Amino acid sequence: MVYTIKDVAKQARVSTATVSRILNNQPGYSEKTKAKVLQVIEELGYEPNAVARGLVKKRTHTIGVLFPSVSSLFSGKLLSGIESVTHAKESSVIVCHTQELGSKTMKYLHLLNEKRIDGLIFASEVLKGEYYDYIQKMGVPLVLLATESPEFQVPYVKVSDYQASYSAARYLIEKGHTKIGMISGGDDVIAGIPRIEGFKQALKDHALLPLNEENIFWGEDFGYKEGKKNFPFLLKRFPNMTALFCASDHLAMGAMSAAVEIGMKIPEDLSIIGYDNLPIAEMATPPLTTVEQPLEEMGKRAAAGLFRMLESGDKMRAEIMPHQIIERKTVKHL
Amino acid sequence: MVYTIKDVAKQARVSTATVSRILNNQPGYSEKTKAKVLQVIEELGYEPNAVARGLVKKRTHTIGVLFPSVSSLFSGKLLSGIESVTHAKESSVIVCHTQELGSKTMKYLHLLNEKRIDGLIFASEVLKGEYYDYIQKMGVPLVLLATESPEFQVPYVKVSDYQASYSAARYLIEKGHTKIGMISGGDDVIAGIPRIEGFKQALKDHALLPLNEENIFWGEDFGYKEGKKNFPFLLKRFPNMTALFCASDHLAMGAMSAAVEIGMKIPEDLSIIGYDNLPIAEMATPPLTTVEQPLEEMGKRAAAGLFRMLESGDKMRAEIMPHQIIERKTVKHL
DNA sequence: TTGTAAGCGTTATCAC
DNA sequence: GTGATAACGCTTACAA
Repeated sequence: MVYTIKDVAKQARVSTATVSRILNNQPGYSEKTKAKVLQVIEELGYEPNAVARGLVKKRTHTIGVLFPSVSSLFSGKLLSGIESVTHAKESSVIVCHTQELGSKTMKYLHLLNEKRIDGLIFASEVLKGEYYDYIQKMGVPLVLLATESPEFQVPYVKVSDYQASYSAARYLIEKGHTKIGMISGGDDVIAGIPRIEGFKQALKDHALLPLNEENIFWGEDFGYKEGKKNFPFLLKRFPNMTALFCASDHLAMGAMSAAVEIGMKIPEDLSIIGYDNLPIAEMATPPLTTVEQPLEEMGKRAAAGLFRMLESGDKMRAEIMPHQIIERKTVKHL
Repeated sequence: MVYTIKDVAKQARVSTATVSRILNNQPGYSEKTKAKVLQVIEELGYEPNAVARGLVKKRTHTIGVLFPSVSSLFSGKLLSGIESVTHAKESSVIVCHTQELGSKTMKYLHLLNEKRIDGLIFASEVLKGEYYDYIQKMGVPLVLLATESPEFQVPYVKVSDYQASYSAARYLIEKGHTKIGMISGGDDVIAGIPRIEGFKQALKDHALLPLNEENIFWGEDFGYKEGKKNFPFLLKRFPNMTALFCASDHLAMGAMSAAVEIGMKIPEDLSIIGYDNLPIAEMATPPLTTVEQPLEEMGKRAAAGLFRMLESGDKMRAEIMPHQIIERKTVKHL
């Protein structure tokens, strides 16, 4: 049996209005009736119906999160950050992993709109005009996480891909490397291009840039298989390479695997640095040196920003999170 | 501007009842009015309010999923299976990762109850009496995922830990190993004990069991660090071990790392087999041989079972999923 | 084929 | 302090 506010009211011999006031601790009742009502609530095990409440308050205490499923390792950390602040706000999160890169995004957006979520976090996927327009119509606050929008002015939380890649390359240079290759994860404007540009700029600033970019292999995506597949091609093009920057940890793991398979030793024959600092980086053999994105913290910031917009109504500003190099065992000082 | 069914009705010059009928394609209107209404809906961009609908239908088209956050790699796969069938049912999933092993479980249960979720998937954590009682009161169908309950009769979806571990051990034996060690992940009744028992039984059936179980190291949890920390202890106790079964892939990764650090070669000096087949297993160097739990499929089954209970009302039966050995590179044939 | 109106479980605006 | 009662946006008898 699940009770309603009416049951409580009846049993406590007061009106539903009074019960409601007590539940929402608003003024307007004596201590005595409060005690009585609370007691009845306790007895019945009454819990308010958030659906009804949501209907009148026009606030569901639910936010939506849209992820591309491209890496559950990646989204797991972001999600746990989001969850932790969302739960602290007595709210819950509906997750939507859009399967094959955005194919179902519009469908999920509709679902979330019908559910009247309070706000939306859009993670690590590019915000198409179609999405943006629809979200505007939904009229809920939006924050981008681990992505940004050149086209629309939307608050976001991410590290600077450009700077982080610059740091990675510079780190390698500081370790004495001059023949540095890169495996990139694609040519998207958000993460793909800036990581390449940051890398190139670092080399250029140290007068190391090859003329024809033979040291950069443009892959299709950021996955393990891509890294494994492409490493040999890069090596063929750039055989005297002593260090390698991979645009993701997955890519790095793949490259490492390919390298080991042809008998190379990491880091003796080749230094490798990744990007992300996923849990796997620590577990690799040897443990992977990488540039960290503080994913969990980023999730927290995004959610915190969303709730701020929700509560105070003012716009959230973009937040560039600090990145840092996590030194482990895959880079050798020449 | 977000429109209601009244706006549509007014604009189309019909009653809200008619609009509702059309929306839920129930009988009772001419083709002409239908066309008219649909057109208005299109024009206004009207989308029904699922909150209001949920209030009257007592069905929110939302299910809750409770995870222990102990491994996002693990829950990621389960979640994507759950999501895929849930979304196909036009429903959504609210996720709750209970932080430090169940500390917040009751709190989340209350949250989910207030939200009036239609059903609950309880993943890979032990179902305490307190939880069970409360869920009974909630009155929603429950299915256990990657866990089971000896105490209460609740449908569950999981592999047989006992059999899977037996298989792992037998696999090692078939590869010619006789000195086989194990690092376990704890002594819980669900996953801890059965994996140990299955392992022991396989050895016993092949007359390999040492007298004092010096070949089994009982760890605290299933994590990477635990594997790394405990491997040396096991090795000391059981120095002539040629093969090792780890009760999770994380444990295996940790053990491998520890082994490599003291100069051992995998699989030349030591064969290792894991348990789970997480994404990391494939990415390990060398790639980890392991016994697979079909996590994504398990998630699908659990959700499918839940919806069956929801729709037809009948009880779901427990489903033991098949496990299989994924042969990669960490086990050597002696 | 269509409309009226009650009800879902709350909150909020009035009165008293 | 407290209680009617009208919303909130929908569905669903019951009438017409």
